[in-house]
Amino acid sequence: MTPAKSSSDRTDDPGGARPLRADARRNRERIIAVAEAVFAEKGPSASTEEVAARAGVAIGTVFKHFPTKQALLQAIMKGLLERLTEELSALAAGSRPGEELFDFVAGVVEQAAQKRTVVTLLAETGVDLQVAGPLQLLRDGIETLLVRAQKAGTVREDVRLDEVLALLTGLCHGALHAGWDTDLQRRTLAIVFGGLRGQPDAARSRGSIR
Amino acid sequence: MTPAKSSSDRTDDPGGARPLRADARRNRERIIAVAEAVFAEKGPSASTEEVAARAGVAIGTVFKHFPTKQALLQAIMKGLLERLTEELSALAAGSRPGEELFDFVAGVVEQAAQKRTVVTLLAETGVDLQVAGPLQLLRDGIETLLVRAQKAGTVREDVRLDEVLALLTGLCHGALHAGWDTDLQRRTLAIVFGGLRGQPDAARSRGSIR
DNA sequence: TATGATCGTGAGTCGACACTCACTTTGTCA
DNA sequence: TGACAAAGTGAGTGTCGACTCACGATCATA
Repeated sequence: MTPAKSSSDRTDDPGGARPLRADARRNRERIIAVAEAVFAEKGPSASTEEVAARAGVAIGTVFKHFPTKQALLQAIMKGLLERLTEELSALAAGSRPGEELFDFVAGVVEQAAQKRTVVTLLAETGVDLQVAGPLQLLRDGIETLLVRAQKAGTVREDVRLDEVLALLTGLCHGALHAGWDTDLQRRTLAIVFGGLRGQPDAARSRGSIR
Repeated sequence: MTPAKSSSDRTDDPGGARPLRADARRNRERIIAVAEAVFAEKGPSASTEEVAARAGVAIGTVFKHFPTKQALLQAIMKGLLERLTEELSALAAGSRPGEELFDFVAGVVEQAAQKRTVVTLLAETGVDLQVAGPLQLLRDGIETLLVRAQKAGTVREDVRLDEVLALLTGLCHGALHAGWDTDLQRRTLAIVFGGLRGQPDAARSRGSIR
């Protein structure tokens, strides 16, 4: 159960070795794209056969590219994380005072409500492996937005990164499983954002939480 | 007013028909108890065989009592909902102004963090069936607390029940999947509770944007 | 205690799915 | 264009888990 010992890994970009044949590269990309759609629809329990079928390849081809279903899921997740990180960079160049963090959270939750991918993958795929790097990058990006928002006075000074991440994952799971409609989603986010903004009227909220 | 009304359900208390043999009743109860523990540990994907083994009965026995794994899950969920509703009633007789709602949410999230049951069942079990009644009762109870909290000025007037439920489920999922420790849990809840309390005017007047 | 209905039993069936491999097809490069 | 390695193929394998059923064990009642 330790596939990660070959000199270079086949499940990702071919570092410095073989350039990957043209048809292979084409198939690999189609498989990832299709798999993302399938898993977004049915969750990670969707069968590899369905992915293969929709991609128009034999199941063996899928397993040639991704030796394990887990590897396929991780490839998708890695792409997703990278996209989110990009989005983060785009927002970082934003105009408004310190609202970028809210925009980002809203965007991710919105996406989570539509696709199972974000949430379920983040939850059910092991995070231990090669996605750790991209995940850290994402975390860093969010932290940047958080600090900026705090400097702008948009978010309470005492809010920490792990709390933001906790809220983010919670909101995503909620949006996914409970199938929030757009309106409910907006209103729920507003409450949470209010909590992030709110003045350290902490006398009440800190003291008497249970 | 007699609550027993369904024509006949085998998976629950036998309303007016057969009294269920002594050994059968004993086994049924042990199975439910054990199943709750097993599913709390491993989630609903745990096998029925494991439940049977830990309960010290043959797998056939489990299926004799609960014709379907789904039925077993629902029986557990029904019990859980009823317990939560009871807890709600207990809180309703509470002393503090309008804090009961917060106490309840904190309690549920706490439980969710420890056991997979609350969350995963609430999410993955179909809610359509015989749990609908208990679920409605729970919802009503939460609404009572919400209204009371609003009358006491503890929660913003414009917060609606579905938002509270959305936050509750989101927080539960977050607590479960991300494995929040007690401290993070407390801090995250504080933020959300702050959002439920805080006047929107104060938060917005600052920048007056958005 | 006898007797019949209710329960319990667990090997077996069925289907789903991840993964393999011997063989064929195709791209690439001399 | 020929030759070979890389890539594709898909029937087959192994496993796991939900659910069944024919039969034996056990409780409740006369």
